[in-house]
Amino acid sequence: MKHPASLIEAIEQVAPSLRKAERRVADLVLRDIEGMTRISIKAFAAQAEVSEPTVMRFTRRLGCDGFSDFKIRLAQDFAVGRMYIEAERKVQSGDARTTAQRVYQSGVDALATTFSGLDEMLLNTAAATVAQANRIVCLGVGGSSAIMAQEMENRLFRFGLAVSSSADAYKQQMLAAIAEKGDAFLIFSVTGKPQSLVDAAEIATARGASVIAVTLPDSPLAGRSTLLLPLVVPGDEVHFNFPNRTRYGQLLVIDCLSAIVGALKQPASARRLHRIRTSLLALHGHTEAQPIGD
Amino acid sequence: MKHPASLIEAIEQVAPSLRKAERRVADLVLRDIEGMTRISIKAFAAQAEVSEPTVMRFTRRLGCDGFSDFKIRLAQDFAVGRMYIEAERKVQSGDARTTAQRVYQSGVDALATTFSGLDEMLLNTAAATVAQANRIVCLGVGGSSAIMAQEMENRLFRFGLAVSSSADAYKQQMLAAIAEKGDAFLIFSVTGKPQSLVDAAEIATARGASVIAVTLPDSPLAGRSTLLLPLVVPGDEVHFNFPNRTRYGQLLVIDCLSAIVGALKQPASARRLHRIRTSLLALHGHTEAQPIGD
DNA sequence: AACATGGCGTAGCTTTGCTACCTAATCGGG
DNA sequence: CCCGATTAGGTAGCAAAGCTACGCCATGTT
Repeated sequence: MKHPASLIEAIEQVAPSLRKAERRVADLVLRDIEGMTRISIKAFAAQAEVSEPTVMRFTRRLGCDGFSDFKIRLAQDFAVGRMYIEAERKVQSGDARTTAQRVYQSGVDALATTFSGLDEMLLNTAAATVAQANRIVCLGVGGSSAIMAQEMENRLFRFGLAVSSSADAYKQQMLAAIAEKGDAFLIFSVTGKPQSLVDAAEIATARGASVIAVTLPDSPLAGRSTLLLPLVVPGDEVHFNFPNRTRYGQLLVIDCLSAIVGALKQPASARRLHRIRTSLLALHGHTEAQPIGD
Repeated sequence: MKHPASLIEAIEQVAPSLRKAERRVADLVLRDIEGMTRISIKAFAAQAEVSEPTVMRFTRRLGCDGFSDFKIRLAQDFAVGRMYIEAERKVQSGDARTTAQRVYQSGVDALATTFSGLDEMLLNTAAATVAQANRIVCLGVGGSSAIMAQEMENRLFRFGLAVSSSADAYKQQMLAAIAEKGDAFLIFSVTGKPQSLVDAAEIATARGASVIAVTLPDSPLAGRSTLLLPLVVPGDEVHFNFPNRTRYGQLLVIDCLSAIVGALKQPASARRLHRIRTSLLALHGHTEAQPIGD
């Protein structure tokens, strides 16, 4: 059983498998989450045209202790979600705060959210998988995630790993098609929906490769991966023209992964970096030291 | 009387003006906010060694409808604050800091440092220059900065701007060589030293283009630009194998720039985004809605 | 068609949250 | 310094909320 990030998601997840009575309960909850936080079980049962025990059973099914507990948790989920919505609203109606302040706040929020959602064990497992892989493939599509895949490649190649990245849907299928046991796929997606990534994950998994997905839990991509690094930054799907704060979260995950992989590869990676540096120096032979990477 | 942002703040604010009984209530609440969300008024009153009505009066004083309402609101406040507190707690728990904690802290620090070094006026000027430019060229080399240049391109093209990016040293020279007045160059470099960027900046400037450099002040590149957005994240040069935290700073600058440019381009950019979306949908014609960008 | 299974509701019990009312402390003025 | 007024705090009782045990009815099975 997967672990949904929030109660609301959990409800959406179980809703299809419910009988009519409980289904009505679920529908009513989702229709007015805020209203839920004030109502009593009796009034709510009446409104949903079911009996109180049905509501009780519904809450139990979601892992709550009872109706009170359900109300509290729902209220908390709602409050967290609202915070982001408010933040977005403020951002749009550019009020007193400067753009820089708002963007900064978004970034800090995204980092905090992502960090508090990180599971050190999962990260270590993922890093170990990557460090031991024969080949590593980083995938992403659609601007942001494609660039993050590149960034991941950029980090990993410094450790002497056989890594490549692609944002090309067709090449992604090809890469998946030649995957073998011992290969690792690192797939980045904010939504977890792009078809080419879902397909690639499915093919690669079927061929025995490790598929590590950095994406939204319960998404199609998440379901096709062998290891999921969940990435949820709420309230980000709506605005296409405003900076996608999830990027900070992705960057955090990438940093963590590459740091751990780097540690696993020590001290070999240090030597390799030195070689890269000297080779770069030899190449353009400037008297002034050129930076390694930038 | 200020309007406290949260119930918790409100409690801290009124606490001094309370009599002993209610003071005990306030203290107990602040000591264990999470515990509050589960406990009953009876149990809580006993724990605080006061009577139930005292607790009731306390909640009323804070503008709540009663104990239930108080519990809900407190739970919501707690949920919002928890993610920050979790992050802080994880980070502060001293010596046993994990890699993820260090990376997170680095990111937050980098954002804070960059933000405090931002000059809103410079940002606005830069954004205006970009928004009005005939052509925009984003440049960067060496992994990280190259990817950031791409990211900048990715943001700007959505606003319907004529933007391109390159990480190819020779192409950079060529792009600079055909620069004209009215063109804008956005050049990213952590060190400000890469020769191809310095050269490109010099050529483009000489040809009358605007050259906006996001880089280290007093560096060769900074000296050749017409507008410098200084980016300093101290203590980053040392570890080659450890994530380069300056990236968070670069991302922040990119976000700010694109946010301001987007605002300048409203509402045309919204329409354009809609077009991108519909064209994408037409392209792969999936029944399931595919995300725009990812 | 008889039986078993599980979904749902009825009825009743316990606890909770709340109010009305009472007592004890505090304070100011004669 | 004492007495009334005022306010802090507690007691007791009650309506409603949350919860549980049990039983009926609609499915599906043999």
